[in-house]
This record gives sequence, C-alpha cells and structure tokens, in this order.
Amino acid sequence: MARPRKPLLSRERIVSAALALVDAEGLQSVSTRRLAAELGVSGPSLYNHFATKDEILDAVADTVVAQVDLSMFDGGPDWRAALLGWGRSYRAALTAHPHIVPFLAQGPGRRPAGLRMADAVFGGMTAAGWPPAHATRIGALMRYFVAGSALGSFARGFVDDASAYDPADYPHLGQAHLLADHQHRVDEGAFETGLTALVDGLVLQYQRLTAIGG
Amino acid sequence: MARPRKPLLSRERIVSAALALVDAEGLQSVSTRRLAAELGVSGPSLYNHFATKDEILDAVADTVVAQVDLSMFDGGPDWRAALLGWGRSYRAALTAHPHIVPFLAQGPGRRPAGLRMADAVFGGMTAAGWPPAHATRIGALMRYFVAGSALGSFARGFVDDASAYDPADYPHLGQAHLLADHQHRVDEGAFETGLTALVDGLVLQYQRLTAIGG
DNA sequence: ACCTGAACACCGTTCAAGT
DNA sequence: ACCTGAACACCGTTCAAGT
Repeated sequence: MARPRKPLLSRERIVSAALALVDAEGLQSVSTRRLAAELGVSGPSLYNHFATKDEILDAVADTVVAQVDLSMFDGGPDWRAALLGWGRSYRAALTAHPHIVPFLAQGPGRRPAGLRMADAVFGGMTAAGWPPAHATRIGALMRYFVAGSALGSFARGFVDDASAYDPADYPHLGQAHLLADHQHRVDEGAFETGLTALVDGLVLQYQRLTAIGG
Repeated sequence: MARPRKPLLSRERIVSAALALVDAEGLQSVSTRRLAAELGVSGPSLYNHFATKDEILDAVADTVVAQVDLSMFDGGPDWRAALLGWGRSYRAALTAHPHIVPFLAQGPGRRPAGLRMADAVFGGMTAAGWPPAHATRIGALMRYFVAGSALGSFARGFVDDASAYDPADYPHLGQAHLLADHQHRVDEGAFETGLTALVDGLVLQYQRLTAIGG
C-alpha cells in the first residue's frame, strides 16, 4: 500500500498517541518507529505531518499546558486567589503527565498554550495593580516553582532501603527511607507550603510597593 | 594495543571530560563514543569504569551539586539567612552548568552530594526550631524553586522576533520579544523576588507556629 | 498528498580476544 | 584488570518509489 485514499494519520492522532505512550512508558519509549507502530504505520510516515520528533513532543507539551485553568485571571483584582488557583491547576496539569515535564521545561516560548498562559498571568497581575516588571517576574517565579515541583519529585529521590542512609554519613536522614512511602504526601505538603509562602511573601511586597507609591 | 600497563582512564577523568563536553555542547552531544573519543579511547572502554551511561551522568550531576555551599547550616539559628545563602549558592552551582540540570532533576536520592545537601538543610532547620515535618518540606520546596529556576529559564522561552507575538493572540505580550535581550536580568530578578517571597512567607509561618506552640 | 521500504549515520551495550 | 574491534538491536531522518 502506498498513499491511501483517506489519510491514515493526522497531527491530532499522532499527538494523542504520543501522549498516551509517554504516559504509559515514559519519554524514553517514544521513538518514531515505536510511535508509528502504535498508529499502525511505518516510521517515516510521521514526517509527512511533523518536521522532527521534537516538534511532535512540543505539540504534546502544548496540549498538556493547554489544560491549565486560566479563568481566574479575568475574574477581578484578587490576585492572591488567582495565583493560588493557577498554581494548583498548573501543577495538576503537569503531574497528570509527569514524564513529559522534563521536556516541557526546555522552553515554552514557541508553544501557544505557554504563551497564552504567560499572557493571562501578565494581564491578570497588571490589572490587579502590579507594575509590568513585577508582573513578568511573578509569572516567571511561579513557573519555576511549579515546574520544579512537578519535575523533581523531592521524595522520589529517596530509596525505600534503610541501609542506603548510613547515619555516619547523613546524621539527620535516619528516616529518609520511609519517605518513599510518603512520597505523594511529602510532595503535596511541600508544594502547598511553598505556594502559600510564595503568595504570602508577595503580599508583603505588594504592601511595601503600594505604601511607597501612595 | 590492549591492556596498557597504566590505566588510561579513571572515573574522575571520565567525569570531568563528560562535564566539559556537556558544558561545551549540551547533553545531546554526550554519547559514549564521542566521550570516549574525547578521552582518546574507544567507546566500550568506559564500561570498565561505569556500568551505564546514566551512571556517568549521575556522577557528573553529583560533582555539580557538590559545589553548593552548605556552611550556613552549621552556623547558628538564623535559618532565614541560611536559606537565602543556600538558595543563591545552589542556583549558582546549577546555572554554571545549565545543560546538566534536566538530568539532575531526575532524582538525587542516590547521589551523595544531594543527600549531604538534604541532610544539612534538614539539620539546620530542625536546629533552628522547625519541626521535622516542616524541615523536610522546606528542603523540598526550596529545591523545587531553585531547580525550576535553573532549568527553565523563563525568558529564554521568548524569541527575539516581534512578529512571533501577534497582539490579537496575546494582548499583553507586546514587548515579549524584548525579553530575549534581558534574559539574564529577568531570570535573576524573578529568582531574587521569588526567593525573598518564599523566605518571607516562611517567616510568617514560623511566627504562627511558635505563637501556637509557646 | 501521503504512505512505503531501503538506506545513512548514528546510538548504548555486550562480548570474545588480547595483553 | 583494562583496553580493543566486531556485533546486536536499536535510533532520527532522508529519499526515491508507489498510488
């Protein structure tokens, strides 16, 4: 068979198969041949729809980021609640597809969903009274925190094996092996603690700013 | 030539050549054959010193994290200053070798330098009066923020091309293409703003905690 | 336009062979 | 013990050929 009367592939079909494969088996398992096999075609077929494999993964990353709720930014002047809500939705979108996060972090500048997000945050913060330079920084620092939390699950690093943590080497890590069990709880707790601290700290800065300004 | 009278390679030589190659050309350029060529040997020779390529990269990541200054944690009870100093040193160590950061984030649990760091932070925070559960979270959330900031330079995402940001699509990104120029400044500003906010927010939490406790 | 198989220049890793 | 070349099962991507 050569060219079929109706196309076998489409960008959407390729992207959703790639996302399913990433979720099921991780980034490593996404090769062009493997992905093509999953779609019932041969490897080179993909190049009729995307120029490179990276372009496919870019599109996958974009659909993940597109899941982030941005509605809180056209609401009103409660930027504190908006940041909290956005942060949680952003993190939820990433942790739903953890294997794509390392790729996602490589630079969202050309991905529409990332741009929409940056635009919404900037617009929301400036509308709430933040100067433009601050609004830019807030968008960036929130992204750092959320991406970092989704990427490197802190607790995932600890092995479920007491012998790995000799108290002579690490006097304070006696319970570290237990963390493997509580992985989720530690990550969620650290994320919530950090998110709250971040927003609380920004409130202080906002107060200083308006005290000087007004 | 087969086995030389004195070994041509050592783990240290391999790791430092790998780090130099990562810094010069990025993670993608580190293949076993290329790295071996850089060392004047053939590809499979590396397997006499490391079991896998990932083990080599793990060792590279470890040497990077080993650069982080941890002295502030055995100083005294000023946990605020310790977190600020640690955060800056941590970020400096990572941004000195940006190409290894995506790999580094994959999980530091088995890397000695990462464990020493976690241990020092935990010890410092508990010594300063934080309950153990909080100390764990603080170590994690700081790592999220620093890793995120080193990994995904926010500004790097924006292209130096005004036409990429149609105001019809992104009403608030009119100046976005200028960010490419100010990349460093934006990242540093966002990092400092976020670090300060984070620590300020933790101070509030600490006050609440001790107010309830005492 | 959209698929195919063959081909190119790579990978990480294994292994028998050499000293 | 530590290096080598050959080999295995893969890669991403190109391209001429088919309809």
